[in-house]
Amino acid sequence: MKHFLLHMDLDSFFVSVERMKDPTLNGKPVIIGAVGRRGVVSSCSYEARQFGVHSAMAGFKAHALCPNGIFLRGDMESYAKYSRMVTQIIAEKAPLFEKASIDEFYVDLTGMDKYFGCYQWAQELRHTITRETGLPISFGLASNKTLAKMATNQAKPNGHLFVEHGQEIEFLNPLPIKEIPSLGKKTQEFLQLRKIHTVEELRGIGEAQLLEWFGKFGQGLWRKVNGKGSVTIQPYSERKSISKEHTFHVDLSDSNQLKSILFGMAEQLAHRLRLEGRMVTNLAIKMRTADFDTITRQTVIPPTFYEHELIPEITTFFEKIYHKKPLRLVGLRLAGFVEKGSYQTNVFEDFSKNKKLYEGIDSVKDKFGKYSIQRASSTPRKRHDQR
DNA sequence: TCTGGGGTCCTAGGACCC
DNA sequence: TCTGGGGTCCTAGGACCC
Repeated sequence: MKHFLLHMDLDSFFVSVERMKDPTLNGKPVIIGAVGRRGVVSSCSYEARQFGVHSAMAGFKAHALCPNGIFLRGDMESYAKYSRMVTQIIAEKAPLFEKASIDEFYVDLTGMDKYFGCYQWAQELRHTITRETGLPISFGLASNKTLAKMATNQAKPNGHLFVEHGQEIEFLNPLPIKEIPSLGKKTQEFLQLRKIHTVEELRGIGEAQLLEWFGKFGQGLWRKVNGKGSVTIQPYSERKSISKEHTFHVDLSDSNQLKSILFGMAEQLAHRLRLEGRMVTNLAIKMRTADFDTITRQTVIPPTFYEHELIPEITTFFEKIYHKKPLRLVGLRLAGFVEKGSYQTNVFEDFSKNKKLYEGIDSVKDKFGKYSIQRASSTPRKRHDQR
């Protein structure tokens, strides 16, 4: 069967949303995220890219390269809102689609080529999205997801590209290896040391060598450089963990202060767990030292979605693992989800005991925002690290 | 004044069980 | 008479993505 996979990607999405809110930003070098002493760029406009700015760049560097850029803090809530608008449009038109990230979608158009041209259908969808939301979006159309995504990246910004069946190798050959999704900085450096720069050169290495170098990952790479890839759309996938982390303005080593930051994170995460009706059995604390060493420690806990049960666990665990080194970051991750019904223990008894209290807390949070109520022991948000 | 925050997946080693 | 071996759970770290 001939597969047709469409990949769509909103162009410098965060910047585009900011421009919808404030059209005077059009045509200017806009940089989202590199605010504060330790910020990094999370998105930037093509005008800013002209100066060499790119996402994940350290803020100070972006400021040095583009001193006249417009630096914005970013507003995830409005980005999420626009993302939902686009999702809604795609959901109305597409038979089967996958939301791959806040600004990326895959649509399976296989079979549709008999009735419409897939390419034409995709162009119409693209125009509908831009007309109804004001956001520019690019797409790639190809015989699998990886190729479609790579095609989108070649088409950006505000463009589209159809890699026809049989043209895969021709499309891939001249591309730099870092254009292959999943081939990141480390692998790129490894391969460049061996004089491998293009996809064609990478294919020339052969399957056996890739397998020897990279194991399972190498097998996947071999498929990709030969124009093969997944055609499976995942309409929905359950999250496997939730987390919060925070980088401080200045390094911290006061363990009470660090604990209370973790408690605040526990409250926010526990609130989310209760909204989703899921309990968690695994707790991980992440610490990043001043010299950028990252340490994570995890432990199994009895299932819970309450901060009053998480906090004592965090307290004992943190006291066991923290060795007084100044930290630039702490984080809390909760994982090992169990559905509310799947535990026989006294979880239910416990649930009814705390039900009233937590229903109160949660409804205030829902009504007045997540920072409206906090334990006295947790650090009020934005106080411990004012920017 | 280098290096955010929210995630996923993979590897590798050790404990433990039968 | 050295140290089977498969399965599962747990932990830590690292690469990668947006």
